[in-house]
Amino acid sequence: MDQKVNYFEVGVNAPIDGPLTYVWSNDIIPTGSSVEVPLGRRKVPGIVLNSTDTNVSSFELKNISALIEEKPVLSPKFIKWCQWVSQYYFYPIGMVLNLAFPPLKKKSNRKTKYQVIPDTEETIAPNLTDEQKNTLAEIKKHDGFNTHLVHGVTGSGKTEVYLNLIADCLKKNKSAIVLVPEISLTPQLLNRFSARFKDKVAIIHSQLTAREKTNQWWAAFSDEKPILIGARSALFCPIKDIGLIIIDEEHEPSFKQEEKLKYHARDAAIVLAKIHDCPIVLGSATPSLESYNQAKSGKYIYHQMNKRVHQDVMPETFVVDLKKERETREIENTNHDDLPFWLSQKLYDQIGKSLNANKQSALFLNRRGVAQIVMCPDCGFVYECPNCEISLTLHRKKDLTCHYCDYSQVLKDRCPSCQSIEIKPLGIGTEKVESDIKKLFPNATVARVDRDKVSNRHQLEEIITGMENKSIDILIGTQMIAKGLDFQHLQTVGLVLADVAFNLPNFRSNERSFQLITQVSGRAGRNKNDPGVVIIQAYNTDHPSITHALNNDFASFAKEELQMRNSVEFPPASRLALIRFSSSQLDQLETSTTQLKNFCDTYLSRSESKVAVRILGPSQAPLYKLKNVYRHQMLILSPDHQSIHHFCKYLVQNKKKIFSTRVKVLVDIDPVSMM
DNA sequence: AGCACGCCGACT
DNA sequence: GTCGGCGTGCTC
Repeated sequence: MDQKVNYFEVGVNAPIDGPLTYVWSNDIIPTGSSVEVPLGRRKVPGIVLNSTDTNVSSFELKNISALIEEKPVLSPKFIKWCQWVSQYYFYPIGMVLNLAFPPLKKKSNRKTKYQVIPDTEETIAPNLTDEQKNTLAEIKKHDGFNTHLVHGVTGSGKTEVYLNLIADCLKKNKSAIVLVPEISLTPQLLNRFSARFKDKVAIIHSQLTAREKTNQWWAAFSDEKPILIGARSALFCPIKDIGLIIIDEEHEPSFKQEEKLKYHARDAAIVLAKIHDCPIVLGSATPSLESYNQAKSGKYIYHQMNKRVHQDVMPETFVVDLKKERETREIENTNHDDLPFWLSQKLYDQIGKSLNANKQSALFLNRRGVAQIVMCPDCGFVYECPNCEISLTLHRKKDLTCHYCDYSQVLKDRCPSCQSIEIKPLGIGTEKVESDIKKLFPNATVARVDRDKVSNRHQLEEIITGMENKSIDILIGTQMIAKGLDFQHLQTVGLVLADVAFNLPNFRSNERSFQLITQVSGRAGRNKNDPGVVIIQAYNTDHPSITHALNNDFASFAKEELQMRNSVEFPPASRLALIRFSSSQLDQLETSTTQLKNFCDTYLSRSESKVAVRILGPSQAPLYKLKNVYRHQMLILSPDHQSIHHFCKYLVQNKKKIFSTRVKVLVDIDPVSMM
């Protein structure tokens, strides 16, 4: 019998950009199959991408070592999407494909220790408001692929719209994916889905154990559970027949992965929906300007929901000028001295009022610890991290820690530089807020939620329960608690320092501030009998992020901010990529920087493409030194993504010529964090 | 990524 | 001598 030789392109799980070609006699292995292939001296898993009957290589090819039967075959649509992800984000195809599989090899029916899907009574759908009905009808009017932006104020009932769309999708015998920010995957949200769609929901997020994740993955993959709810990584579950994708809180920066494969789950989901020719719904009370701009230009379909479902009352909102507050205290020199500098009389009084009425308060501050800086007023000495370009944050009484590496040291009584005893902590963090509040309200039960205090979801669930059963009076936390949580007895919401994010080295800092202020305000007034009170403390009270958020005026904020972005030609007026290169050896980094500059000059001078790129830098990154590694970066801008892609591809191809071996280079397409 | 090779310093 | 540290380079 004739031996027919076939050649297969295989995506291997290794940092190799393209697929590698292997040989397998006799059978045709279908695209999407799992195989084991020799790579150097070892054997690695791979996915068959293509087959040919001619060998174009100039060297001898190796044989595929085995077919892996127990792994499922990936669909052509899913593979097409992975190839897009690989090329768009500059990440090896085999490593993208590897994300499609669960952590454990075999599925199991064994019960896990904790329940992943909450046990709930099945509920029936409530009657929809006119606004919800309209939005639903508008979305359903469009067949096939379309991106819908549902811009709905907090409490307008977006989730109910999602639930109806999912029910519709299930009727068509298709699967639905719901992506939410990791922190929103609380029992509150999951209960709602599982109560409506009993036994049809699978859940994937980073806090599950390998066993739990593997079981949920199989439940979703095998169509046993047609609804998959998860954080961004759930997008990589290779579900076959997708009929609907929902991205809740689409503006959340956490949809962008900041390491390894630096993908944006929202953007990648849109491509996935397009490949499956199904609708994708982006929902937010404060849409990203990227999505809002697309909606305005007609590329996305825009839906607005302006009414709260249960009541029309919005919380009463006040802004307190901390500058004036300080001046008043200095002039009066009265018993205001009892209050810490970060706490206004108004917020203090309001917390007291809520306590007396047996209602709850929540205080938000996006800074951990006791103080950002410990400084000597006599000589100017500041405690700094020896490994990073950053001041040490004070925690507890005397723990100075670096928020970027694991360095820590003990705070001494005297300045290490001039022996002054005047050295003191400056700034404010959640720990300080907590200790001050405990002193001021000794009889109140105070709980703190930040990365130092709450490290896993079980701890977070305890806090949520405490808020629900009123065993907590005052909740203090970072943005961890700023979204998605609805508490019936929460009356007072305080934003301790709204200015915190204004000066971050990021062109989106105004937008982020606006979102945060709006979201935080939305935490109050979730009870129709008690609209609640929101107090925003700030030094720059006339900042547009504050004034527009106060007036609930997204449109005006977006208009001003978009004008600004247009004038500087930054996203969404332009597309953006970030090139970061770093090295522990400063001289090598600097040599590479010079060579990179030359490379860019040459590229720009002979670039024959129709749309040129604009290059900013290279220059020092905002955190110039991290963990003893020096960091430089460069921004690439162009209205046309193809031009950016062309430049980045050319740069990556010439990586070895430009950068010395000791310099690490990474490409971040559509970056969110610029640090 | 993971594995080997090769070049150094340290130690039986 | 040779053990092992890690920097470098390659994988169809």
